[in-house]
Amino acid sequence: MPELPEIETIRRGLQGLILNKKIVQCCVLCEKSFRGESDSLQGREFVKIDRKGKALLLGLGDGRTILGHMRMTGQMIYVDKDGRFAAGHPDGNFIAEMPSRHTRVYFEFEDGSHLYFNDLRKFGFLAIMSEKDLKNDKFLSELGPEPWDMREDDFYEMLNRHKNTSIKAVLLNQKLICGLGNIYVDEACFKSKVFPGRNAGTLTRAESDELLAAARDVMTRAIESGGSTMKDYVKPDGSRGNYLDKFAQVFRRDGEACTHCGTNILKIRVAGRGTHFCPKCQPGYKETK
DNA sequence: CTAGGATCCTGTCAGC
DNA sequence: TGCTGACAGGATCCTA
Repeated sequence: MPELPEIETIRRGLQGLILNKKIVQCCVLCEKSFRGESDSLQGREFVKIDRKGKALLLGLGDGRTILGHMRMTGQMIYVDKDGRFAAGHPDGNFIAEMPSRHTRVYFEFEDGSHLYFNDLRKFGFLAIMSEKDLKNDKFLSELGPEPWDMREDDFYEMLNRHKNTSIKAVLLNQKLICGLGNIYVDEACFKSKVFPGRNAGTLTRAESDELLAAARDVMTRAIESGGSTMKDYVKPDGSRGNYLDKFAQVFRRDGEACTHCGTNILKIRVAGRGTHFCPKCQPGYKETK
């Protein structure tokens, strides 16, 4: 679930909340969700927070780093006496009592505040890594560039290197380009008017450039609007909002009218994932029965 | 090398 | 109401 914009939102949010606070304790409620010796974190503190694609990197002062990945349903929730900051997979946990039944790990800081790692499906994890672990990590070292760090030439070349693979599969492959997930792939394809089921090699140079620009744009706007955070989830009147409503043109809008041409948005399966698109704005879909 | 499917988990929702 | 299957904002492993 959480894609690059959500992780960046977590990074920015936590940066102003947990840095340089002594960790009193780290409680692991689900063994599967944590790798490393949690007791060794006592007395330590986080000194910096980085992000690489969808991976969160919490730097400890002693050279070690906690690598975090939210996968499908992970979220980070910080609570102190003044309130809370919640970002990641948007659901009822954003406003639930902490720890909740989906809390897998939590940290208590010396000022009495807490940081909770929640993860309904338990696909995500936090892992204590030494400098060497981090350097040798397969997932991190194989990550492709983020859309902003990729030149138009390289993006186009990448598409042609995987010309018989669907656009969707290429954009979801973190080894080729990192940060995009199911939402932003669909949104970027809609914005650039490319049907995600087309083979990568069929894009013209102009379409390739537009697709890259669209990927950058949809994610930039999502970051600027705060990704999926509690502030978007809880509306001013206290009711629950849907942060997708703010910018999603196609994602989970199947059956609704395309904002551009009014045609019904369709949902099909591409590269094993639910895929939303406008059949008129993004031509190329051949119905098979 | 690629593509497709199963898998890890828990929960929700549609359909009967 | 209760059951069943499909599906889910990710990534990996296996097979063909």
